[in-house]
Amino acid sequence: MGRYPCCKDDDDNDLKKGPWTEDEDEKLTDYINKNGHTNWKSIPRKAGLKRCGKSCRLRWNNYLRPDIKRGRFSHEEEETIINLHSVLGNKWSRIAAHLPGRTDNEIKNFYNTHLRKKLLKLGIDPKTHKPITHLNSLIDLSNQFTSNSNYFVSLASALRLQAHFTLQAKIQQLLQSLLSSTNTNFFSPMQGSFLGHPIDQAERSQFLNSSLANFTTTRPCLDNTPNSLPNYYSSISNSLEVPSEKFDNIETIQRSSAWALYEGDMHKPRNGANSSEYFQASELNLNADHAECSIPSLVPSTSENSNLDQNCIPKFSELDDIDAWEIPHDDEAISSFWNTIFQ
DNA sequence: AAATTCCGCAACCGCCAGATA
DNA sequence: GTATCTGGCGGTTGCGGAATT
Repeated sequence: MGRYPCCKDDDDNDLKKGPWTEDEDEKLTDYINKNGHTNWKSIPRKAGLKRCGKSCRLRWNNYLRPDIKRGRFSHEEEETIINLHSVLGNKWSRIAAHLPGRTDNEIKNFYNTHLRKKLLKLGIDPKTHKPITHLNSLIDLSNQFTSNSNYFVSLASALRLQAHFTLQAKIQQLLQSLLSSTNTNFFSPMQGSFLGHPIDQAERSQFLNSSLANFTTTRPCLDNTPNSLPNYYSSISNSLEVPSEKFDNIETIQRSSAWALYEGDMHKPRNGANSSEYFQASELNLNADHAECSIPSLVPSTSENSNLDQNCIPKFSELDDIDAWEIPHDDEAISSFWNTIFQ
């Protein structure tokens, strides 16, 4: 025969569940203070409680124990939890062992409700503690950065370069994908044109050889001002908005990406506009109920093509060969297509 | 002001490894 | 050696208060 089962005796039907009352807390505390807790099963009966032994143990360990520290977690405790979680994972009891006065349950709740969100806002996956790589998460991150105070920016100082390069890798990956699949007259460097403008051999060669390779190093650099990163992420991610299931925004992707690639090569747009302004302007134009192209200054002043007649720029109504992108048509395949690009 | 939604947290549930009759 | 319980753990639930509509 083994031991007697817990909470399965004849009184089982009378056992109380739910929140503990002050009276119950007092009875349990009094009993344990006088007798200790060697056998949880017998405690409720001896203490005059209609509770299961397991419930008593939980109540004592998570709430009534005298050495429990209540109140907010300190900054040091937060850091300890995050560091330990990155090593131990969801081993809450082991994490709690390093935080005197804190229970595993309390740490678990705190992590899941506060630290998880905080890590997400920093662009860190709360499970793996690695930078988030899904574009939607990055978009959310950019929104958080844009709307929040400097608090997270200061916390993120060690992480933002990592996130910065992760995002740039995404963009580069996207552009490579676009470059390899595009066959339109909208953006077709392989065929020697950009937005309908011819690109000569030298320019084309320079474009292909350097734009992607240099993209990560020729982007506008982040400085240390608190708003630099939020604005940067906001502008980039907005310009690369993932289209809806129906690809209503496919033009946005095409044009913004084309611009991003071109800008990556040429460093700066004409007229002294910065890249953020350009992305946002482009986005605004594209979201309007436009009938024609409205970003003529994509052609840099340094280019010999800068004097081209703006009327050469194709109208949107002419950009109807989306099929040439080999983009799938059913929802599942569309999802898979973009996941391949963004992950 | 009322209804609804969101959020935090205490408590419960179910599983497992080790203990023990 | 085996059957079964205990204690511990991580995941989940649901209540109550706060925030939002």
